[in-house]
Amino acid sequence: MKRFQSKMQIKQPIDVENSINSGQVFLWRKNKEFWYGVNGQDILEVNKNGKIKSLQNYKTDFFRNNDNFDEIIKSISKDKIVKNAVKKYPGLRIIKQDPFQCLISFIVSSNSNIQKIKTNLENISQKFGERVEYKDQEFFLFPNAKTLSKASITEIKNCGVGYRAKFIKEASKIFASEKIMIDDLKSSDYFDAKKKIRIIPGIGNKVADCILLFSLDKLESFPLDRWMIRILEKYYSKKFQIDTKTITEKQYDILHEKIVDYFGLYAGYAQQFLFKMERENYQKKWL
DNA sequence: TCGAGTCCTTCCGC
DNA sequence: AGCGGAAGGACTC
Repeated sequence: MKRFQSKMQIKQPIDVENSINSGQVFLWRKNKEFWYGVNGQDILEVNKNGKIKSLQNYKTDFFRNNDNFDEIIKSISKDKIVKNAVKKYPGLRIIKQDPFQCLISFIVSSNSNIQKIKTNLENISQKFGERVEYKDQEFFLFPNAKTLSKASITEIKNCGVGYRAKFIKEASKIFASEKIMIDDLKSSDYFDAKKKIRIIPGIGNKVADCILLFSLDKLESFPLDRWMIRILEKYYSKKFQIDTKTITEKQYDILHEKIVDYFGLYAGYAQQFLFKMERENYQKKWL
């Protein structure tokens, strides 16, 4: 019995509420005891324990249950700051989402805020995605790359995305043309995958890191947005000296290297815990 | 109510 | 290479 237990990995519970409300996904809403969300061509229903039912029955490890959390938590717990954040949100997960939806979501997120990103993406889904019914509710699937690539800039602009409309169209074109392929990105290492998606207009350093972390299994990716820079300045100023508020391309790369040196190959998880903690400290709104 | 500042950045042109 | 400015529009104070 004892031997069996020691070999068995203890299944860590999922904190669904906080995982969905941590800036990773946007097309989600709560109805009674369930969360419902659009994930590419699928609609998911999630209960409070993280059990998933879906419209299409696609099998995805949405909450990354296959990750080894004992190892990850141990690996990233380098200091009091991370340890406290982990303690506060023990069931916080990195979400593995539909890559195309993720890519468009974070192009839209650039220089924006959660409320606006959500509205923009809802508009895109409603306008270009297929209407479906699931569990007596109406949803719109996220449009596929081919559909979006054929939309006019004006139509996309009408979703409220402004100057990002042409990026969205171009990104969809590249995605649909198979110049960029998911399987290839997944099997590439972090640097190669990043290089490949950085070709797409609207994808800079930070957006690329979000896409890699939230849909392409690159757990060493550590998106450095305004908030993370602020967090590093506040808690880690001695470890990572940050000279300016708007960091350049080169500074970003150097900083990322230092971060992975420090937090290890699961740095992305550290980022998620820190980000969640600090946004809650400032009582920022989520979905 | 109003206006100014802010916002999970990227791109462009110098 | 490195910088400053612009890009929509909703939200906040």
